[in-house]
Amino acid sequence: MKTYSISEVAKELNLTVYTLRYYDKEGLLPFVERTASGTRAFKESDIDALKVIECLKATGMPIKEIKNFIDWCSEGDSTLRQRFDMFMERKATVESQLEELNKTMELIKHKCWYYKTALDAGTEDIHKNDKIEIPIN
Amino acid sequence: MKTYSISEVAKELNLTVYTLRYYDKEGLLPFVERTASGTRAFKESDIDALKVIECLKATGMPIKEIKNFIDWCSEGDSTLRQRFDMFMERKATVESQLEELNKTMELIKHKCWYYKTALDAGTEDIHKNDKIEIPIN
DNA sequence: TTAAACCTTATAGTTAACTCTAGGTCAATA
DNA sequence: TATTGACCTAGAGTTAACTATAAGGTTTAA
Repeated sequence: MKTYSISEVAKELNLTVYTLRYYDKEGLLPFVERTASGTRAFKESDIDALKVIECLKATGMPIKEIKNFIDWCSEGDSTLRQRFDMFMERKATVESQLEELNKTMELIKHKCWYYKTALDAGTEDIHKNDKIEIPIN
Repeated sequence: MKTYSISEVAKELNLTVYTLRYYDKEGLLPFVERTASGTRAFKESDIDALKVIECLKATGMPIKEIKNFIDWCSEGDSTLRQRFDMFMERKATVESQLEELNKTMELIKHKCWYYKTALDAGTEDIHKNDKIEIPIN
């Protein structure tokens, strides 16, 4: 079965070898096997697991919580409920992050318009008596 | 004209007084005036500016770059181009963040389904010979 | 007039997530 | 066989963004 070195995995996932070793040290990669001389040999499935770790990180989950999930995975079927609940909670988190980011986008677009018109007029004074059109909250 | 104390502003914007003083120290709030005894007196327009600062923070912009923007604001119409360009760049950033977060959501949803079916079956083995349906990249 | 509840500054401490260094092992090649 | 380069660990250093503490000033209500 083909395996990959730490630098190959780092390149593939746009991480550094430092980061991967750090993840391992934090207990995120207990499944990665070693050669006789101690070198990490990543399997295809390990790379898939790392993609899930990166996904959880992208939701803002701290590494210590990701470790809990990894531990549950090692414990087998008895933790299926926890893992299901965790992903449902992540789903809710990402939903509200998307909502927040869309609100942010609205204000940014407003500012793009504001500065485009000001730039065309040569001065910001053109907006001197604007009413507030986009309440932020 | 009505003004607000630092703790009133903190409450309104869901920040701490520590954070607001930190922002001030970092040069993000040069427009906030003081009473004779040195206490900060926030105007309505200062709160609006803070909302813009929070918006930029929500796009992942570091405080030092937000400071550049604040400095440009103080310099007047000669910096309109920079400010316009900055918001256009932020728009592109948020667009790709939204894209990324939507991809993340897809994987999370897949995992919700994966664990729901496993939970119903009582074992993860039900997915033993699944093909990969959602390539992450 | 004094105590509580604010405010101030300067400075130190915290936390997460890396990021790097030092000192060493190992396998392949000139 | 000597050297190059990729790997290893332990532990130190970095950075951003807070977060807290100490020591003191001001305002307000009893």
